Amino acid sequence: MKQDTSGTRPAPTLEMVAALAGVSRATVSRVVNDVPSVDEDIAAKVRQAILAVNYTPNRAARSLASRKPNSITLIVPESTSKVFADPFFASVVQGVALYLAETDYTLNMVIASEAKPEKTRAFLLGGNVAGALVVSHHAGDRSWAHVSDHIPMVFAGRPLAEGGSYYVDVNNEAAAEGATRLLVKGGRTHIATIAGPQDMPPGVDRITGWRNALEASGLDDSLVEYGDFTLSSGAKAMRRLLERGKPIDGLFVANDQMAAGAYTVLQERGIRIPDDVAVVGFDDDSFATSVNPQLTTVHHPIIEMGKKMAEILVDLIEGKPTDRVTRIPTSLVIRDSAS
Amino acid sequence: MKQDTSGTRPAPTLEMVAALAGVSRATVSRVVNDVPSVDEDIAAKVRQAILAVNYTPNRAARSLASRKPNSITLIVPESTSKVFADPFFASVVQGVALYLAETDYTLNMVIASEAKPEKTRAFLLGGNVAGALVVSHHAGDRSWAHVSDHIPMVFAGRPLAEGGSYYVDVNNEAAAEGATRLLVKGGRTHIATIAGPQDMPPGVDRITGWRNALEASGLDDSLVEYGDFTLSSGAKAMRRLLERGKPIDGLFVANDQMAAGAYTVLQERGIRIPDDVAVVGFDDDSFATSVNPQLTTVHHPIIEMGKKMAEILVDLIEGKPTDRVTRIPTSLVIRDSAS
DNA sequence: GGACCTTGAGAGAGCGCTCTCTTGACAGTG
DNA sequence: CACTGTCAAGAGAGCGCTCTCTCAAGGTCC
Repeated sequence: MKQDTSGTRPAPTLEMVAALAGVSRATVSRVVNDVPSVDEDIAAKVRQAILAVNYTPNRAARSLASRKPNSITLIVPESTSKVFADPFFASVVQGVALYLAETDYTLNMVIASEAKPEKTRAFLLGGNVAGALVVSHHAGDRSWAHVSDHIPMVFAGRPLAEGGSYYVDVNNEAAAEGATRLLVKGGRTHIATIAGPQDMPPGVDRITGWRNALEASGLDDSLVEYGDFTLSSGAKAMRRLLERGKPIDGLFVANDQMAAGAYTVLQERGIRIPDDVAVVGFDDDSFATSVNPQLTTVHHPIIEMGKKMAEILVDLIEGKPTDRVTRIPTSLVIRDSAS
Repeated sequence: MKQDTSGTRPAPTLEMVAALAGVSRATVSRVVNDVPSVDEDIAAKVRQAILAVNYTPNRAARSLASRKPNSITLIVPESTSKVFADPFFASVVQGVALYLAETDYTLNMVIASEAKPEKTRAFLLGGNVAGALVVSHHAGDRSWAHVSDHIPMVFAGRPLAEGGSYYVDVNNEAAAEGATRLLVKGGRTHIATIAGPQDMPPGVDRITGWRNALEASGLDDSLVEYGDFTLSSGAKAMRRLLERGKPIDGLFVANDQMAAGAYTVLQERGIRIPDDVAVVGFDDDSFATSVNPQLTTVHHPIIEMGKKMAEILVDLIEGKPTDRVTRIPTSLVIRDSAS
């Protein structure tokens, strides 16, 4: 284990493999790239030589010669990166990385500095990147419009202002409606919601779903308070909800973290879950199972989203026809807070 | 905003800039790379041409010609990636990305599949990567030994079996000792701990620090229960601690999440924090401020760790002499649960 | 048996850079 | 004034690949 880092002997090249196998460079290249028109005997010999010298193609040379970049960039706006405490980002990355591992693309990451956006832009437009993925809490930021004219881009989540960009999302509205319907089916008639910020698409879509379910059943939809997706904001919203003095027997919360906040308030007042108030959350993150009773919630398949984003981007890069909008199905996870 | 992706005109090259500025390719290259021996008038003309055509160097060509890779890989073992719910990973990435943004290196990420480790290995050793960073919960995995013979590597956290690898860590032991000392100074004499798993370095170092502080003050160090860093394990450990029936007036918990778990148990039994039991946590993550009363804890500068890891790796790549072990200083954040 | 394909492999020209080497201009020296 | 030294800029050879072209060897067909 040592610093011979400098003395490292150079990596084997195509040329070396070719010499060893007694064929031309071109033939080795064909074998490496699975071009069918190679005699199987020769191909076998080449493969053996590749193994013998432990050859790995040089990506830089490949990219240069083929005139196409082989890396995909994941962009995280600086402001989003500050909210890193939420596991969303990490899971998306995981999904993306998992998918790309099976392709020839390499995943690289940049934090887009809001201070000097041109830097990121130059990097993306410099011909070094085959496509980009954007994970932002302010999805669909118009600021990428110019970039997406030049390289394919896929966004995580529906942009607030839909502008024709490709994106992958869950159907927040339908999922929220389903979650609320569970409450209705459970016989709850005074169903409140703690909604998310209305400047984020999930915030608006989830409250819309809640409202749809109530309207369909002719129930009151005035019991709304807003939070900002944080635990403490959930607690505060719950407090405001209770202060209204109206009866509440069901609660749909726009994310699990706020639900956990609501729990603390409910429990400190001796309100039983689910007996007095049945609660349904959204996301199915670690908060859902760390509270007591465990939270019934909508499973948000974030890793799948990452995979799908990567898949779509690769299709786009390779010119395959692709739908602009992809919705990953969600599912309701029934635990103890509502059933 | 459209699919002219294919029809995209090629990116400007050095050659084009040279032609426009009326100099040779070599001179433009010098200007781009800040080689001092260029006449300032000429350099200015070149810079202007660069701006005019909006030139960005092609990284692949650069890497090829200079015979050195310009990307740094962040490796996340698959098993770690499953624990993605914890914000550690995301923050390290953030730190790394922030540092590398100021350099010429590009950050790429791989999830090391445990099923086929050769794939990752081949990628790393194929000459495509200048160095690697490993973020693992089982730090210092021996499996990287072979790789680190060939390319520089830096690990996050002290490896369990120290083997001469470079790593960045906080001084868990000293920090835990300091945290416990706060409790002692506060007049607490029956100080328990909820420790982490003893097969992870932070787990063992933090309990050692706690023990050191107690020994120095001649206090009882038998009040120990173990958790696995999750919220529910913290609650369970707290329960076991209380069941011992011995008095407890101070508590050091090896991470904030377990402390939050301990809170629930303490509070359901009507034990007041900090009046009856003063609590100090570790990490200063989102749990610390989302509990009530807010948690006094050790600030774990994860982003700084990421930055430092990247810095050290770059130094290593560039052959600068570097210390094997780097410890980032921690600080005690006094909030309401102990002071 | 010659014209015409087909098929498989080699030759060789780049891809956009870096970097060594060379050249040319000019100043300083005896 | 020829000679050397210095320094800035150009020439040009690659880096490790891909990919088009070319060519040789064998069919096939009339």
